[in-house]
Amino acid sequence: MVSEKQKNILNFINIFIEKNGFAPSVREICEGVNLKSTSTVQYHLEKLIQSGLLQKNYKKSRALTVNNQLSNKKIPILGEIAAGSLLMAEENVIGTVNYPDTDEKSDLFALSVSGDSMIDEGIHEKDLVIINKNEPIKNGDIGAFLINNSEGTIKFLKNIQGKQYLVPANKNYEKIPVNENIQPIGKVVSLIRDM
Amino acid sequence: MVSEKQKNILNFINIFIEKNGFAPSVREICEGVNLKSTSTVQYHLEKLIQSGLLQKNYKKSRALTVNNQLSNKKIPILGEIAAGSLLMAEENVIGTVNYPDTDEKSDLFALSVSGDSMIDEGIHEKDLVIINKNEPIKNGDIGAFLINNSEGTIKFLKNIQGKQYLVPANKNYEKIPVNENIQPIGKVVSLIRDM
DNA sequence: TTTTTATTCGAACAAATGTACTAAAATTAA
DNA sequence: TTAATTTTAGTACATTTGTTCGAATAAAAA
Repeated sequence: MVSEKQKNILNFINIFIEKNGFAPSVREICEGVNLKSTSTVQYHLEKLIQSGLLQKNYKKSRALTVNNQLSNKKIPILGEIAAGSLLMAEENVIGTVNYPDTDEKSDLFALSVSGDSMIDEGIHEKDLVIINKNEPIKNGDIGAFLINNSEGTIKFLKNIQGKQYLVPANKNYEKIPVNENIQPIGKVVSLIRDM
Repeated sequence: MVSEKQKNILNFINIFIEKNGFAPSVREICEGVNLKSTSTVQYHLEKLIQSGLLQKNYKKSRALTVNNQLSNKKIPILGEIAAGSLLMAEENVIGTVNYPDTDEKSDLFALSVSGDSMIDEGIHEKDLVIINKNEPIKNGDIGAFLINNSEGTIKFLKNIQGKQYLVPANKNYEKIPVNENIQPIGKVVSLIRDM
């Protein structure tokens, strides 16, 4: 396990690199995390390396690299989902958004929210929702669905009395029973709103 | 201005950093660009610095940074703002979030939203708001403010009958008149919610 | 041509830096 | 409690690394 001190060190390294453009020396880490001995830092660095959170090039100075699994991906933004068209067809991509992705198995895309059916959940028109096609939509999750192979929508998936419904977060809209015309696309995993 | 050899060196540095995650030492540059003497490399590095293409932290090893403006920045996430403490003090940084920033004049940081005073605007507890300290908060904008030098908060800034107020988006909360105890931090420019 | 400027080399030095080793202190487990 | 584990400190050493200085060479300018 990684101790608090080790997380502390990793965080310091991250911030140092972000600020300076290069990694700190062992002694700079000493000062940064309030440790007196370089060997103590070495000890923790070794632990972090064993945990796979850090990499170092032995014998070389400032040769630390943080395993930021937060590889920043460019996620396609899809526009209106035209009837019959393939969801991920290139002609539907209206832009890209940078998004830090932790899981390489995820298959992400973004949709610009239209309508106010989820307004009570704080999801506004023109918000960008990030959808993971490889994450199943469980009961109570917000997911993206394709209705009648034509219209894309964001709704709660809820199990009510043994039946599944797409439930909006807006009292002015009705819930929709899930049937063969409803096709799940993926779970909504994040929301981005520019103001 | 910059000779072929210097472009060559700059290119080598760029590729080295891309490949290894840290900058090459002077001697590694020597080998990389077929130069026998470290002082020759020093000479070229100095030229590149004068041309503004490179930066170095003198006396420190592998402390080269290439000046190419990245669009994607790591934004510090600040935790609770303790009374009297400096806002950007390093000990308050609890993490970082990747955020695509186009404007180099912007000074961004992120705050985790606490409380529900902006719930009607779709800003939930634990949402991450991105704040630009260099963007003024105009009438009608949502901004971050420091109250009594102790508590950070997100509110609308609104001009009502000639006076300025911090206005929550929740009927259960009262608006707060802006006085000397209210210190603007910056405009809320984006919101990120992970689900 | 001569003069100036740019480039390269070699060697040596001082500082920065990673590493190894031992032991003590603190924490946790038994 | 005792024993085991984790964490910290101190010291010393070997390398890596940046830097400096002088001089030679190459290229460009006058």
